[in-house]
Amino acid sequence: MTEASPLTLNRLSIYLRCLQDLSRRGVERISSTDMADLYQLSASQIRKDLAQFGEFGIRGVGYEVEPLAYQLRSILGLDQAYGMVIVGIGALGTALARYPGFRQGDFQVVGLVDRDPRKVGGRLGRLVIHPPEELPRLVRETGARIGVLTVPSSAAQGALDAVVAAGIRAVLNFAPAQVRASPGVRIKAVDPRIDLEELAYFLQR
Amino acid sequence: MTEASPLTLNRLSIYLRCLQDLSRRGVERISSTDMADLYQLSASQIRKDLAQFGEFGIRGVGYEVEPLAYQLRSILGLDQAYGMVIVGIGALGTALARYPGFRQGDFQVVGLVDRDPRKVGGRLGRLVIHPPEELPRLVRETGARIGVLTVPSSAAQGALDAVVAAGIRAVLNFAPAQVRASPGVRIKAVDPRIDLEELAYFLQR
DNA sequence: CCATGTGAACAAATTCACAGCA
DNA sequence: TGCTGTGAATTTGTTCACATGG
Repeated sequence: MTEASPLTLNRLSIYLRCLQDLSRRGVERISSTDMADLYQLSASQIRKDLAQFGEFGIRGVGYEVEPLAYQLRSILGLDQAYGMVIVGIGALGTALARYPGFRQGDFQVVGLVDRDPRKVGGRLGRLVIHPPEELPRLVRETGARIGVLTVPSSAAQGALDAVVAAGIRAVLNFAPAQVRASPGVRIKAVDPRIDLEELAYFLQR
Repeated sequence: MTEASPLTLNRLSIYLRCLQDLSRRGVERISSTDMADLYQLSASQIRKDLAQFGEFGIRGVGYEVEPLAYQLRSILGLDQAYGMVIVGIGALGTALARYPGFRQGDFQVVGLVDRDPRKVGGRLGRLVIHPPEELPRLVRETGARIGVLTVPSSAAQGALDAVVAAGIRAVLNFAPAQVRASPGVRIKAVDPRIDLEELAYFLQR
């Protein structure tokens, strides 16, 4: 096996969702074709994606829902917990820190950072807002492994450099800025504005 | 020209961002290589992407920043305004309705819908929350062209069907659910959880 | 027998390398 | 001269079709 592509990994996440849904609905086994029909996916792609990581199906039968979900969680590394540090406690950072869908499961906000001295020391739920200087200590003490950048674009590169210097190797970047990643640091950009612009393209005739 | 792929279109959005940044910094002309170096992009890809829509560069020189930005806005359809209806006024819907980065520019929230009778009639800024039955009228009167789904997963398909029935043809789906799109309706899923899971994969050794 | 797992065919996207033009 | 625009080469991703095995 060479190296799983983001495309494949993202589909594994989707398959996992579908399996969780099936499990909730009491389904114990499913074939790739049934799953494809049910969730608008491609059957051969499901099989190819899964086969990349092992033989999880039963020929002539299909896949067992719970065991496969377990395998996918294990492949994706979701059998561990991941602490996240949010950098930039503005409107978006606050919303993310409070948003339950972002706290649930194996991802949990464990640290908050803002460079505005007026915000430092403030609380958000059970967490206190720290100044950037404390990032290394914060990361060390909380064991945070993911950085979440919700700073203005102009501050994005600086914030990235700061979390990387503090030992973070995986970053979710909500700032609409093109940042430079040191090798070994994984960055994912989240940018609904780009999605909106794609929709705009298709809406104009 | 056959049909621009989402991949290409999303890069055009990124190029536009970079050009806006260059413009702010007073740069009037830039070559594909300089732009690639500056923003961690691929020079040949910039040229291929742009060439798909016309000849915007000057051979031996490069691209003029402002005129190219204008062209990109025009290609993406950003010379028009787009009204958005948010369906599902929970934590996320409220945050999006309030989020300035989501209100600015050519995309504007013009309608709010929730099926909870206790929320209907409530205000959020200058907008009132409407019941789903009023979607067709709301869409007609506001001219909204984009639907934003911030409902629970279980309600996503119903909400999609409702906005489509009301005349919406482009949807941004924040619900982590696999929805069925009628042909002619464009759907983009926004799902930071999938990005987090990709990061988790790379973090586990 | 029937759905998985997989090589082979196909399609899409990216990179290369250079012809062509300001 | 130097950078764009572009066909050709390469790489990456998807679909097909069938041999394999529970």
